[in-house]
Amino acid sequence: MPEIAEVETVRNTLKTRILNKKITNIDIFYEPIIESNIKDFKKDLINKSFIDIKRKGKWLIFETEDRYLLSHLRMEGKFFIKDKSEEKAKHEHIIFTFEDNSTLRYHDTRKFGRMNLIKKEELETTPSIAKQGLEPGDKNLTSEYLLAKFKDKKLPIKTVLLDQTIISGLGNIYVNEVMFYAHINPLREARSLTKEECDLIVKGSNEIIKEAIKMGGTTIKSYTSSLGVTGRFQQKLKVHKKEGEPCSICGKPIKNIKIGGRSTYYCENCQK
DNA sequence: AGTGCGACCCGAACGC
DNA sequence: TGCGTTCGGGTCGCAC
Repeated sequence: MPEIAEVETVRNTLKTRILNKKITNIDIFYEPIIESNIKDFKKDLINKSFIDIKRKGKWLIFETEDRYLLSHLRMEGKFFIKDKSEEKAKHEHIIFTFEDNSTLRYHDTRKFGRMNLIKKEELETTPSIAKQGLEPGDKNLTSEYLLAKFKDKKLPIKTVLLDQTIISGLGNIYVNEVMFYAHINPLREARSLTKEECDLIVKGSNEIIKEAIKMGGTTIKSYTSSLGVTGRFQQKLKVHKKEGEPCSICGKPIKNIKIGGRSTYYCENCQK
C-alpha cells in the first residue's frame, strides 16, 4: 500500500531515470486505468518528454511541456524501468517506451490505480488534486486547523485522519502509528479532541512522515529489483500489523479492530 | 453537510 | 489435495 512516503520515494527514484527522454510509444493493455480519453492520452504524450515529476498527497504528477499526467498507485501500483526487449509481465498494464529503448512500466495487480492526463491550466481545478488537504510538514498544518476541521465530525478520529481533504497523504499504516504516537484511542469522536491532542497529531504526522520518507517508505520492498530502493520504515512501526505483540511502552498486547472497515492497531492501555 | 456503503479488482487466506 | 468463498484497501459516487 503506497502512502505518501512511498510515493515520494518513487518520485525521487523515477526522476533520476526518465526525465527529458522522448516518449516514442505507449502500449495500454488495460484501459480503465486511464480516466481521460485513451486516444488523446497517446496522441498528447507521444513525442513529448517528462520534464519533471511533482507530487500532491499520494498523487504523482508527471509534467510534460504542455500536460500533467496524474497517477495514483492506490494499493498495489508500481513503476518499473526495464529494457524494451523484456517481455511484458502479467500485471503490467501500461508501458511507455522512450527514445533510448528503455521503458517505464505501470504494474498493478489489482488494477485499482488510476491515471488522468490533463492540460496544465486544469491542475488547480481537477478535483482529485484540488481537494487535497495540507500535507505533513506544511507550516499551515496546525492544531487550530485540525480543530476547525474536526468540529462537526462525530466519526472516529481514525476514519477522519484517512480523509485526504484534511491531511493529505496519510494512509492506514501511518494513521495507526500517529494515533499511537499521540496516545489517542482511534475510536474517539474527532470532535472530542483537545487542542493538546491535535498538537500531538500534527507533531506525530510531521515526524513519522519525515522519518518514513528518509527511510524510503514502508511497503515498497518490491521496487528493489528494478529501482534500487527498499522501504526500511517497516522496522520502525510500533503498532501496525503488531496484533498480540507487547506494546513498546506498557507491554500489554496490541489490539486489532475494524474501524470503518479498516484494520486498526492500537494499545488500549496507552491510547485513551 | 455529514455519514454510510457499494463498486472497483484479484491474490491470498481461509473453510470444508 | 482441491475447490469455493471471503477479505482487503483508497477513492469515488450515490443515497439518506
